[in-house]
Amino acid sequence: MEGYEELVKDPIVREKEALALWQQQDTFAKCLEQTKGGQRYVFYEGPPTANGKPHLGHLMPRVYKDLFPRYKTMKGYYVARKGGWDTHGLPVELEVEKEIGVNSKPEIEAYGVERFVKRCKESVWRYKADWESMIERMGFWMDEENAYVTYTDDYIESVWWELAQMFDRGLLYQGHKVLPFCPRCGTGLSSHEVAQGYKTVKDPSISVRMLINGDEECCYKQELPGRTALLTWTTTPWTMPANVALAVAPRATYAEVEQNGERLILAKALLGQALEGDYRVVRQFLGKELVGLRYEPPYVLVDDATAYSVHAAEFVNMKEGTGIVHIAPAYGEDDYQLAQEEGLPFFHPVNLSGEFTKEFPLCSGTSVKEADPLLIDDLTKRNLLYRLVLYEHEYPFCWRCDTPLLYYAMDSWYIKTTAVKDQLNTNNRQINWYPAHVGSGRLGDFLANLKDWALSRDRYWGTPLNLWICESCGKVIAVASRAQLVELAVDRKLASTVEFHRPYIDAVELVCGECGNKMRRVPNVIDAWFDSGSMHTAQWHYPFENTDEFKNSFPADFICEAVDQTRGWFYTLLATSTIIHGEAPFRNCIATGFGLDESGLKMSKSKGNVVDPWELIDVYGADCLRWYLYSSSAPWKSKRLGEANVKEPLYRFLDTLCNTYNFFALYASIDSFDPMKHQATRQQLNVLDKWILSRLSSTVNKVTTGLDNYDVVSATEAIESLLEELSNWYVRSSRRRFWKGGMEGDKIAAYTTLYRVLIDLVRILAPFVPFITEAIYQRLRTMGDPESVHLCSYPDSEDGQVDHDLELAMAAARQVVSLGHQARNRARIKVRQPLHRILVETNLPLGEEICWLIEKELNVGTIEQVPTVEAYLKKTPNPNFRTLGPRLGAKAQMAAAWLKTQSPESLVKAFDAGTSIEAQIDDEDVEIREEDVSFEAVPPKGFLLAEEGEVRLLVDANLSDKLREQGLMREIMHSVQLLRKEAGFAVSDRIIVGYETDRRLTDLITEHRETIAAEILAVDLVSRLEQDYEYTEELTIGASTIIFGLSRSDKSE
RNA sequence: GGGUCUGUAGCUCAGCUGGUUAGAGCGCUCGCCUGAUAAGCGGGAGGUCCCUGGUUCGAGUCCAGGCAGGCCCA
Repeated sequence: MEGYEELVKDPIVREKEALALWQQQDTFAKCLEQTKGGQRYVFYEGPPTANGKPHLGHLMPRVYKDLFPRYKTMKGYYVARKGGWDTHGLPVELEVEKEIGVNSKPEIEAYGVERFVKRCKESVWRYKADWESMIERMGFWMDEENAYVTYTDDYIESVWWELAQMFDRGLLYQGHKVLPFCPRCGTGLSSHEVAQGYKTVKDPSISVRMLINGDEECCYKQELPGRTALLTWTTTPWTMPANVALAVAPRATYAEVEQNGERLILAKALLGQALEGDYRVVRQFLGKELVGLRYEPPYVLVDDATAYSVHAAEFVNMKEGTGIVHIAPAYGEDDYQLAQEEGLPFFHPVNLSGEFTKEFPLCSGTSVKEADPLLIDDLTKRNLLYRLVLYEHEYPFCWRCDTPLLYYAMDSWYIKTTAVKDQLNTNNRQINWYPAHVGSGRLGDFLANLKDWALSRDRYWGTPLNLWICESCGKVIAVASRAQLVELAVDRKLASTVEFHRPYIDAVELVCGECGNKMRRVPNVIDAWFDSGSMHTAQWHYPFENTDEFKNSFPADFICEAVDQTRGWFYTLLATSTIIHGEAPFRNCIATGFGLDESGLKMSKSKGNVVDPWELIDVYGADCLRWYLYSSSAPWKSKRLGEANVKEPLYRFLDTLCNTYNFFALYASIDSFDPMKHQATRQQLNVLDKWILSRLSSTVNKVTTGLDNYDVVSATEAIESLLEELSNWYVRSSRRRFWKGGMEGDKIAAYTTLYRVLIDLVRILAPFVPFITEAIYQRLRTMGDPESVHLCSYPDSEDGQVDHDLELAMAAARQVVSLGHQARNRARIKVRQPLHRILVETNLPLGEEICWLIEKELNVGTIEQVPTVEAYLKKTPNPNFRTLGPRLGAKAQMAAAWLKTQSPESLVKAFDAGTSIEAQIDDEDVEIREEDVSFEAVPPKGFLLAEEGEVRLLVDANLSDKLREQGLMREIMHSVQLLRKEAGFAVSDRIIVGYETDRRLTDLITEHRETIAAEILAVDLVSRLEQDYEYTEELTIGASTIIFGLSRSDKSE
């Protein structure tokens, strides 16, 4: 064996080496190959969009998406990890619009849909290289070669197959619903999209008079001549022209008020906030009395007998406005609903670009927001405007282009998800959510109030909706496959080769099975969320091929994305799978929090606080970033990704691991330790060996249990503890064993143990920090071991033995050492000064070996374990003024003085017997109770007491002359060592030392000349200063002054 | 407005089914060690456990109501 190569501290160097190794040996492929026959552990990749750069926040789910597959692979499972890319949708179109400098659908049409779509297809790969290099550099293993791509014809065909099933089961229907609509993008937005863009804005809110026309059909009677007005309120003045009705809460109280000679009706509860100035309530009545009342709208755009009257509606609230809601069916969901129920007319004075049409000449051609002031002006002139107030509220904006959305009744295709609501809920409950509240709360809440899925989009780049409508008889069919398309096509040749995208697919006409006439495709594409939500099926091009692959990979065992995917991908996967396959498509789901910037704000492109991951990866390395994310807090917590936080594990954790290995490497190389040749028997192991091996086993248990329950943090905590104990206790206390000459039993035991722990630790850690573990493994592995740590099996908790008693005893020992240091610290006695003995009170038997460790660590002669140190302590009674004060008042001080005069023993005895004590104080009998006294344990002179938990320590700090002498010796040696360092000598330099000091020190040094010289590597040590030394310094040691002169000897090694 | 999560030391976070004196790491500070040495170790100081009520012998923990922040949804 040539020895163990040192591991460099620079994470970048060792990570690059590991990457090269994996590439050269094709390690990932070997992992898959090796586990091919194993049980499946199915992971689904939530496809990223490669038309945006990856940023640091993207790593949050990624690290877990890599951890569990790696862990399960080492556990022997076959984990395929097929990659995927989400490629359709509005974001892609918007990028292209920006590139080609257009801003609207007509402009796209003018540019040419084919050219546009081609650019979209290119655009989706814009940052693919960035994604791939980040994925590779972070050590995320993913099968990118076989990644699914949502825009391919195969993928689309599978999606079509799903949609056709839905259609055939009556779950796909055309509706007319009010959608949040972006006039700029020209498309309705799905609920998950709208959610992204709420902002607080100030809009004009107006109260408008609606004059009452007649009261024939209504309970309400006008009592006075002159017209009374219903006061209505809206934050969208532009919807006024579309008014067709008013709504009131039937059971709420309304009031008629008089103000400045006019009469107004509004909800009683809102009088105060809706009215300006003084008013007088004329009378009160319930809302239902107003129902049926006819009024004069500000703009009459429709001639319909049903229009312009008052209706009852449950949605009318008493929190804002006037309690009389203006109804514009085309521009509000509630409004539309009411119009449907009451058979009200429905019309659009606004077109899809958000501009008024000729139907409303006052504002024709004006966009709705610009029309607001015109309308307000007009209403004011006509004395219909009661009040105008700027109103602050949340309003949705387009999440991509920031245009204010309009609620707009549109034709749209829907999936009737409400039909499978119960099943969705049932399936949701089958999933283990991490954290649980994502499933029960966030998604559960959404499912409880489920609405149908608005599927269609009036756009260009997306999976085309596979519905064809007969031009003459109106029959609709959903095409389920290319084969069916060809079969039904007018031009079969075209159908057999056509690309399934607009505009190509638009050219395919079918023959109607009913009437034989032409069928044309509906112009829509579908919500891209349906694409990604179908990956459980479409990634395999199922059912057209890969039937086995599909069956073996459904459902997934594990998925993981950020929590914003709850109503995104998590929901769409669940919805499509529930409809198509009847069950939940995944069993375990981790929803991660977000990446925050240094000040705790969410990282997002729009805020411009996105941290480039490379800034951190290139400095601190992938392992460091990974470990930070795993160990800092639970996956679902948001994390600050500032440099100061992220870099911490490098020094705390990874460097310790590196140091520990390097310690091993240094000595194992010197001694030519060979794990194949040198093997310790169980008998040769000392207490430290047995202990650390036990700790190793219990760590394996904890980590395995943790990971099996998707509890990453407790796994990392267990590992961090093990490493801390390995480095700061096992190695620290074992150093002498490695320094010895030769290669006898104990030394072999130490090497064997440290080797075993290191190599197992590296296997435990491999899924977390794949780079450093590979580097160490490569330096440790022997012939016959797998060629990569990632091809190893995961350490098995069955293999080792856990000795709980030993672990407890060692923990107590460490506590004793800590207490010993504490006591020395308080008494200002350096560790260098040997002490006579320590008495230890603990209920754990420590044993000889462990006591020896403590003696060495604390530099004491003996450790005596005693059942209790009580016998050595003196108890001093302290008065408790809290009880004495209130009871005795001014005599409390005298009672306290009296207490001091009493023997503690007699007090204790009395209290133990349960009696109180009579004291004569100020000529009066006073009762002293147990609660009046607290006892302080005081160690005898020269002893130090330290205690924590169950452990008490009594340190005998009395120094004999001999101990003092030994202390001085250590002091002298220490001083010279320091001087060596100050002088800049190498550790191995031999030196010549001269000194000058008083008689006492001179005698001491002379007496121990040999020992001292050996320790400080001095070839000569004389009690005079003669020549010119390289380094001279005067020091104070104890009560003496000493001048040292140091020079390197020529005979240095 | 509704749902949900979070609020514990200067920073990042643990605190299980309510139970001694609320913990860890980093930072700070004092010190130690010196054959892992541009390493290592120990001690200490830092807390109104967001606030207010309530339940209880006992509340960081349970309940109610606030406040602040995040996310999701209206």
